[in-house]
Amino acid sequence: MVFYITTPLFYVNDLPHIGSAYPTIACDFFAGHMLQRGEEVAFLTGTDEHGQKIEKAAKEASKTPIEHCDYIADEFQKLWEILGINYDYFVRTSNQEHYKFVTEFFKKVEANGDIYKGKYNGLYCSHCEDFWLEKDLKEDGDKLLCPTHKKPVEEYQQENYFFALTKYQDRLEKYINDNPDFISPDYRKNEVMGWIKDGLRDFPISRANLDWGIPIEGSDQVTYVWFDALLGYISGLGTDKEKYWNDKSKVVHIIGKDILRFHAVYWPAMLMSAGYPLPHRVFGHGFLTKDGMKMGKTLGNIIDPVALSEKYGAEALRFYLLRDIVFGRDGDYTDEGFIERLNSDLANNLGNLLNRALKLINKYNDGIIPDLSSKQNFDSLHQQFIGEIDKLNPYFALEAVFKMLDATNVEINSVEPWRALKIEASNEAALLSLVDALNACKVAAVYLAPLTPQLSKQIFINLGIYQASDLEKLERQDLLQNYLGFDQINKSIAGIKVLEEPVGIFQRLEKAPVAA
RNA sequence: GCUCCUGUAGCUCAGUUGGUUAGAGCAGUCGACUCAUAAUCGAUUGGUCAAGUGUUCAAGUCACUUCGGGAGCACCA
Repeated sequence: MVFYITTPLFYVNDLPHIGSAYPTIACDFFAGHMLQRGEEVAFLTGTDEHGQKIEKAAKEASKTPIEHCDYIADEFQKLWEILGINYDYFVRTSNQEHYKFVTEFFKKVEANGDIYKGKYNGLYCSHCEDFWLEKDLKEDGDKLLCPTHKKPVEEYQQENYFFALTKYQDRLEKYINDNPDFISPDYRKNEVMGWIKDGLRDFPISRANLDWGIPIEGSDQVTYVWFDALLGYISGLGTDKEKYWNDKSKVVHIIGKDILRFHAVYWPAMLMSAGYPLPHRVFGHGFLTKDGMKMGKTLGNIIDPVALSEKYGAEALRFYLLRDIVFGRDGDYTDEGFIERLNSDLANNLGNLLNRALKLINKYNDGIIPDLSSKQNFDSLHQQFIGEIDKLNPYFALEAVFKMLDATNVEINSVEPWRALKIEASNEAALLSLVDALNACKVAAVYLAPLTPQLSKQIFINLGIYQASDLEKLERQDLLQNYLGFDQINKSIAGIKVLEEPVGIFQRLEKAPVAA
């Protein structure tokens, strides 16, 4: 099967932050997992670069819009490098290919009779440079005031191109009902159904008085930023559009909950109008808070992905975000929680288990993994893991892996091989408990490989399955399919000589992470 | 204001279509072990399941009411 996975296209009004890193890490994990399953995967991320806000941000930085965008887009790519994101495509909505595609798309929608000129009436605050709805404004006698600036708003009329969204209300509702997985989590699907039930309205897809956008032929207007941004998911594929955006491939959009409406309502309607296949899944993830509070520059409580990566490694951050937070719900970051999670799972549960078993094998069996038949069976774990990933629940998928490791720790403690082997170095039950422990670590390493590749590699190296040099400079797909693939799960490790001096796969964290 | 969701141990949450003494993880306490990255394992403390009324042989599980918490309400990336 062909999977096409996308992050949101990040708006370049600001430098990348943890909120952009979160879905991108999740996508990277999903994409890698699908590679392990032997699927064909395309993974796209990119930047959304048009609109008034960008024009303004550029002006404030004394740059042209494109200069500003070049700079921010570059910063995004740098962050993805630091975080080890293996995207296949990086789309920028300012590039020529995109302009061409949007223009063609616009024409298709127009030819289908879904674009018309209409008047947009708005209440405009010149201080916000934005429109307000009457119900959100404060009343002051007979005047309406902007709630942030407390200044009167002006009535403003603009002739815009509108998209006939209302025409698609029924088809949209049907599509969502016929494809129960289209919008998830289910509580967000309820929201969308509520919106549709309340009735949709046509929306303007053009802007006047704005230069930084894609020109609409035969007019002096440019496209509304969302009308163009969403199309980046297709235009960004370049010459691979038909290969990944077709009736058979599975298109998965991972987005933030704030932009659900655009992806779950506008986007499918636009695609229907232009005659394109619809995506299969739109997943709206939650937001991160810090110490229970919304993050913000003014509060100064920012989680800095670069600082965390520099101090603890990108893999620690990658693991933490997907393991500690239920994907879809809001998650709260605390320094204590971060350290606790990593220590508990990676250092204690997994790392320590591997280490103790390796030491015993070295001490009592010359480092050779004995050939003993085991009752271990990972079938149900495998089903569970895959099932949870299919539901885009990395939290529960990872939980299953660590429950398996918990059980392995229980088992080795009940057998007490250190005691039995001291009496009789060939005690089979004792040796078997060690083989099972090592094998469990190997299996965990396989499932974690798309998320924490270095850690997984080191487990395999410690086990003696590979030399460090075997795993250098491998392409990701090669690594995940041919070295750390699912066929490793049931492959015997009997007879392998483990590393004499095991390398710690994850050192316990002692101090509080860097403050923002 | 309207719509929807939610209120279970100190914290985070499970509790299937209502069915026996309400569960897990973490934290706390006590203990075991000593192979191991002061890790691991066991035991244990702790809840009138927000409150009330009702339906029922039986309600954490359904209905209603009150109180508390959250989300959404369109051009927001």
